[in-house]
Amino acid sequence: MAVDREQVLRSAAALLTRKATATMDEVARAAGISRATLHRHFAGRDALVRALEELGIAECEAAVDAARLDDGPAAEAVRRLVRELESATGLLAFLYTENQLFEGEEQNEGWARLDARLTALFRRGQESGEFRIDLTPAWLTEALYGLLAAGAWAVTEGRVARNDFAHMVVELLLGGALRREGP
Amino acid sequence: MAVDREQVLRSAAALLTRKATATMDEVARAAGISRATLHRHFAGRDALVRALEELGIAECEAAVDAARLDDGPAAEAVRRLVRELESATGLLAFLYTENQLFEGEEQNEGWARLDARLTALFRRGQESGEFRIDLTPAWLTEALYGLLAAGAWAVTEGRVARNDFAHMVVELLLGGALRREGP
DNA sequence: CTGACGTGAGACATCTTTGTCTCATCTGGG
DNA sequence: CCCAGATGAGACAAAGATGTCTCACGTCAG
Repeated sequence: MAVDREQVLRSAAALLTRKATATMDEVARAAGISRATLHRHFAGRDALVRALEELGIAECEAAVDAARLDDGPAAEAVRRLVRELESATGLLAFLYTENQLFEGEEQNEGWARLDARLTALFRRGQESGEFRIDLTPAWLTEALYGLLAAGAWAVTEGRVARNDFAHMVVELLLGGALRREGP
Repeated sequence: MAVDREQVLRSAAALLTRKATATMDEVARAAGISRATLHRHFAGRDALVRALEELGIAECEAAVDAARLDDGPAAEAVRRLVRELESATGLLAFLYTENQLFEGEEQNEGWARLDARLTALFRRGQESGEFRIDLTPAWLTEALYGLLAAGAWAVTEGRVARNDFAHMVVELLLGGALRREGP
């Protein structure tokens, strides 16, 4: 039976998110295939990570598309975005920590595209008066990634309920820890 | 001349924060010593990471002490805390991503102590009415770690000015991205 | 039925990293 | 000055991961 490339990538992402140093053999076993077959589909560890990166970028872009970032209030767009991104957070958390590994090499342009779209959303919110202007769009974008990763990790560690993930991330990102004075 | 253990640990932290997979040889060269000497001071890679963990915990506990978390408004205590933690964020960011590696093994009890102190601070803020109650203290603690790591990474990548680090982290954590309606 | 195709299992050489050891060199205190 | 202690450089084997290959087996289409 032909191997399901998508399913292999998903189980690899799940394993590598928990243990970033997992060997090719462990990845193969986690996917329920042999190391030889894994190698037939992905030339090496690098190729596997690159494929995961492509998958992660594709999922994020799909989430960004589905969230319709240009529609309605920016805050609502952020809420839709986090909800859409939720299923990709495991993979995203892994790639977020893995990015630092590609030191000298150029990073995938997909990240730049995503950054641009997210940054534009936060800038739109600032220009509409919804978001404060002392936090730069670039930082808000970074913070979103960081909170998604922290949230994913907290969920796997059992410190946050899976159902609360989106609420915890979105509410902290938008509203912060302080109680609102106004209505 | 006897090796300065502290200085070795600091340069190791700086390198490993950028490249988590650096070899012992790279760590040694970064510290300006030979691999043999590095090995005389740290039995192996594990021992090195453990020593970095001890250093990170010690720095965090010192910062927590200096921030006097029990004094005055909880929000002000958080501001002091982030300011005090700023110098340790590089090391903290590395340890934050490295923690996932100690899968089966027990993790250093120092983290549990720190978690307890930070969680207590957020709980105090909730009980005093400063902080909202729909974000759990455990999540706020995780989010603080995540934002510190994201901020440290954003600074090294040049996306955030080093001088803005504490402001960006604290303001997002406490106030969020939305503009305040009230005064 | 039969053959092509993909897979699993394992062998194998290679490469990298690691941990240990030896020896020459340097430095600082007595 | 002289020696003890620490360091640097390099050799070395062991361990682990990787990439490649072969061969047997199962499956599916023709």
